[in-house]
This record gives sequence, structure tokens and C-alpha cells, in this order.
Amino acid sequence: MSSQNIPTRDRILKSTWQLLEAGNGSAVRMSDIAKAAKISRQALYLHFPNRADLLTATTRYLDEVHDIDAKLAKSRSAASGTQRLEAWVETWGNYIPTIFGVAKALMAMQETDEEAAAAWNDRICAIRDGCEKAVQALKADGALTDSMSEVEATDILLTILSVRNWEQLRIDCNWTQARYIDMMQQLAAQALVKS
Amino acid sequence: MSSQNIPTRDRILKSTWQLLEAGNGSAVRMSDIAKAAKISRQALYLHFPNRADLLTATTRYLDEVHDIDAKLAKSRSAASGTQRLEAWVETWGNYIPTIFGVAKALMAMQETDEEAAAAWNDRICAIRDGCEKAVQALKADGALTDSMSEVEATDILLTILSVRNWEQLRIDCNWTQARYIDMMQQLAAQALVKS
DNA sequence: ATTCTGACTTGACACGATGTCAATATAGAT
DNA sequence: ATCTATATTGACATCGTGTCAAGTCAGAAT
Repeated sequence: MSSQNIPTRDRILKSTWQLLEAGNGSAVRMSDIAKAAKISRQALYLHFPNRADLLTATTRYLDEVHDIDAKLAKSRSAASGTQRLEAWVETWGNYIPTIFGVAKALMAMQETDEEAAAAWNDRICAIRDGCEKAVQALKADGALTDSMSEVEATDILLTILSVRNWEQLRIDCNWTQARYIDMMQQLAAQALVKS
Repeated sequence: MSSQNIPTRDRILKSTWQLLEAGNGSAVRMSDIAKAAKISRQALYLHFPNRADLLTATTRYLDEVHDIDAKLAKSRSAASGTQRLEAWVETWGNYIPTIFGVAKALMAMQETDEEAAAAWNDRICAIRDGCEKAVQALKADGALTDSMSEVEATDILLTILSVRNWEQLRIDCNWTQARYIDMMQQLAAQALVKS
């Protein structure tokens, strides 16, 4: 059950990712994934109990492949609070494109599917944690604005850095990734750093 | 076709709104609406060709009922650019709760339904227009920041004021409506107004 | 008084997507 | 030669949207 099915399972995850990436998030059916992975639709259910599980497994797969932990470690080593904020915005902001397809599918499912909601919420918590750490670093430097609490600052940062906002600016408004990162760093600093 | 069916049609729109408002946006089926309006599910299709049309008709109905044009006129009469920005953020930000249910349903449909996407896009254009006018007022006052173009400033404002962001802060993070308005005004001013 | 019309009802059905089940095939390990 | 894991095929249940056909029913026109 856990040992030798690696090739097929991997092929499924890879196909899922590629389809979601290409199709920009929507309208990827289980049958599409099966076709791409060159197995029958029913065989998918031998590897993943349902669509929500497949999608969350895909995000974990992406985290592994891109070694997101290592990237986060880098941003944690920033000297000052403001530098740490900048680094965090950059790291997360540059990771969004990779997971966007899966994230969008998961967000869409979340509305109807309990399990998908939980899975996505789990991801959000991880991101929130990154935001919180950045806010705490600012606070420690005495650089956090007086106009809001640490929790509020975290809420705001999390909101600014949402996948939906990335989608709106990058895709709907056609911004470049560089411009997006730049502006988000500006926006975050203006909102959180004491002037 | 257009004269005496007002009561039923109105009852449908009202029921739709109430259900979407109460159910916080999701899982409202045509049959639910029919039941609430006390007609058969099939009779719904005598009044609206499909779900997307019903939802967009509901937004128009809400616009009428709440006389949104009058409220917008007020914010247009602000003296300075910065005041106008403040007024716009307040007006739109305070209108979001009213339309949130319908908006969320429409946004969810948009992913799969071409017509729903067009309808929602139409609404977005109207909001974008409000953002653009505020940016232009700032520009006219010479108060627009140098760090971005008018288009970029509009993009940013539209993004900050998105329904999704409202949802995240108001519902997920449990902010009060007053705090939300306050912080969005701050955020918008910091981002757009020359310091 | 009868007929016509418009709004509505009931009941049946097609479609697309997810998920399940049973029966069968096939390759590799023992 | 057989056992087991992995797949396959095909059928089917469920849910929601949207369509179709046939019939009810009240009120207006003649």
C-alpha cells in the first residue's frame, strides 16, 4: 500500500499539477487527470479516496519538490524586522505562481466540500504563521506601527498576500511578477512599519 | 409578459437575496429559492432563464432597493482628492455587506459558467470606475504618489477593496465593519497619497 | 356561457460530474 | 502454478441544472 506504487502515484500528482497549472485552475475533472496520467478514471480512486484528497496531496507534493522549507529558512535569517518582512513577501509572493493552479481548485471546492475547506484552511494557517513571524520581528525591532495590534497586523498582511489578490493583479490586471512583488513589499511596509 | 407578474418576480428576487444573505453565500439551490418563494422549481425558469440570470437580476434589484446611485453621488461631491478617496472607500465598503451573499454566489459560479463570469465582470467594471474616479481626483490635486501610474493605482485600489478581502477580514478574521472601513481608508491613503 | 390566455403545477427526463461496486485481466514475486 | 497488487471495463447511485409535455385554474374577452 505504501511502497512500490510510487511511479503511478507520482505520475498522478504530476499530471494533476500540470493540468491545473495549464488550465489556470478551473474545470479539471477527475477523468482529465486520469487521462493525463494514462490510467482509468476509476484507478485514481485506488490512490486517492476523493478529489479533495488528491488536491491536497498535490500541494504537499509541490512543497516537497520545491523545498519550500529551505526557502522559508532563508527569509527567517534576515537581520532586521523590515528586511524580514521584505524577504517574507518576496518568498511567499514568488511561491504563489507555483501553487496557484492547485490553490484555485482547492478554493473553489472549499465552498461545497467540507474536507477541501479543512485542507485549504490548513494551508492558510501555515501562511499566516509566516505573516505572524514577520510581524513579531517588526515588533521586536520596535518598528511595528502603533495604529494596530499584532493580530490585526497579521490579518492585514495575510490579506494583502492572499492568492486572490495575486490573481487579480497578476492575471486580471496583467502585472508582471516583479512589479507585483515590488508593490506588495511597498504596501506591506507602508501598512505595518512605523513611519 | 412584463406587466402583472411583478409580485411573483419580486418575491423570487427577495427570497434569493434573503437565502444568500442568510446562508452566507453558498449552497443555495434553485429548489431552495423556489421553496422560499412558494412556487415550484420549474416556475423559476418561467421568470429567469437560468441561475446566473437570476443572480445578476438579484444584484440589480439590490442596487435599486438601496439606491446605490444616490450614495455614490454623495461621495462624488467631496471637496479634495483625499476626501473623495475616503468617501469612496466608505461608501463601497459599507455596501459590500449588502451584496456579499449574491456576490459570493456569482463569484463561485463564474469559475464554471461563462454567463456568470460576464455578469460579475460587469459589476467589477462599475466598481473599478469608482476607483478610477477617486484616483483621478487625487491626481488632479497633485496628491497621487509618484511611485505608480494612474492605472496601477486603480488596480491597487480595486484589489484592496475586493469582496474577497472584505470577507477575509470581516468574516474569517472577525473584524468589525467599522474597523474594516477604518483600516481600508488608512491602507488606501498610505498606498496612493503622496507623503 | 364559452373560450382564450397567462401563470403555475406535476412529473419525467437528459446531462455532467463525483464516487461506488463487481467482475475481470495481467505482471511479478513466491 | 499460484497468489497478490495494480488496473481495467462497465454499470450504477446521487445531486444539481435545465428542458419538455401535459394539465390546472382564475380571470378577461367575446
